Amino acid sequence: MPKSIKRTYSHYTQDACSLLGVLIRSKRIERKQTAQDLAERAGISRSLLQRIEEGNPKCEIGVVFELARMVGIRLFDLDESNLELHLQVHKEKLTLLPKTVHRKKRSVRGGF
Amino acid sequence: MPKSIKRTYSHYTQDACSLLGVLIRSKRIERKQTAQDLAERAGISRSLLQRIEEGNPKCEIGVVFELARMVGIRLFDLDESNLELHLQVHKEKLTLLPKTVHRKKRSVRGGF
DNA sequence: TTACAATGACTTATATGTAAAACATTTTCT
DNA sequence: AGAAAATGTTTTACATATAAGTCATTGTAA
Repeated sequence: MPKSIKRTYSHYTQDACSLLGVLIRSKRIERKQTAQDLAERAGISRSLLQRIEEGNPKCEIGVVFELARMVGIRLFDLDESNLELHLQVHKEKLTLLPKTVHRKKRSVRGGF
Repeated sequence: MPKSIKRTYSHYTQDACSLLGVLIRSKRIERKQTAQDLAERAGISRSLLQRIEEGNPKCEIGVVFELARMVGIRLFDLDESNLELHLQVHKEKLTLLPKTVHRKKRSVRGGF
C-alpha cells in the first residue's frame, strides 16, 4: 500500500521534462496541428497533453515518448532501426555483467 | 472520469523505454549498487525500480529520469548546464511561434 | 558445497494520475 | 471591429500505478 509521498525532482529532471514538453509543443505548432487533434490521435485527453507540454514529471513515460515520436522528435537522437540496434547491444552487454550485486561490507575500522 | 483504456505503444516507444531501463540496470550494476539501495536513495519501492528496469512504459517519467541521472546517464546527451541552456533556447523559440493553430478548412471540392 | 543475500514474481490497499466536462480567456482570421 | 476557434483552468469520479509485503528462485561469496 502506497504511503503518501511528496516526490522531489532534481533541477536536471525538471529541465529534461520541460525540454521534452517544449519540444513537443513547438513541433506540434510547426506542423499546424491542434492540441485537440494531437491528443485524439495519441488516444489521450487534451488536459493530459497540456500537462505534458508544461513539463509535468508525473506522466507516463510511454505516452510522452509516443507523443515525441508522433511529432517527429528522435529520442536518443536515434531513428527506429538504430534504436532497436542500440537496445540489442546493451541487452547483450547486460548479459556479460554479474546478475546480482553484493554490497561490500563496511570496513570495520574504515570511515565511520 | 477516465474511461478504461488499453493503451498501445509503438515499437519505437517500447524500445526507447526498454533501452532506458537496460541502461539504468547496467549502470547500477557497474556501480555495484543494489536494487534495494538505488530504490531507497531514489525514494521509490524496489518493485517500481524493477518495472522501470524492465522498460515498463507506464511509469512516471520524472522518476525514470531521476534514476537515469543518479546512475550517470546523460539525457539528451547533455550535462546539467547545457540542458538548462537548451531549455531556455527552445522556450524562446516557442515565443516566436503562433500561440494557437487553426486547422485548415477542408477544400470544398478537394479530396472527398 | 553451503549459507546468505539479491532478485523475480506475485498480491493487496491506497494514493493519485487521468478522462471528461464546463467555463473563462486568448488568439487568429475575416 | 466581430466571430469562431483554440487554449487555459478548474472540478469530479474513477481506473490504475505505486508501496509494502510475502514467497520462490537464483546468484555470489566463503
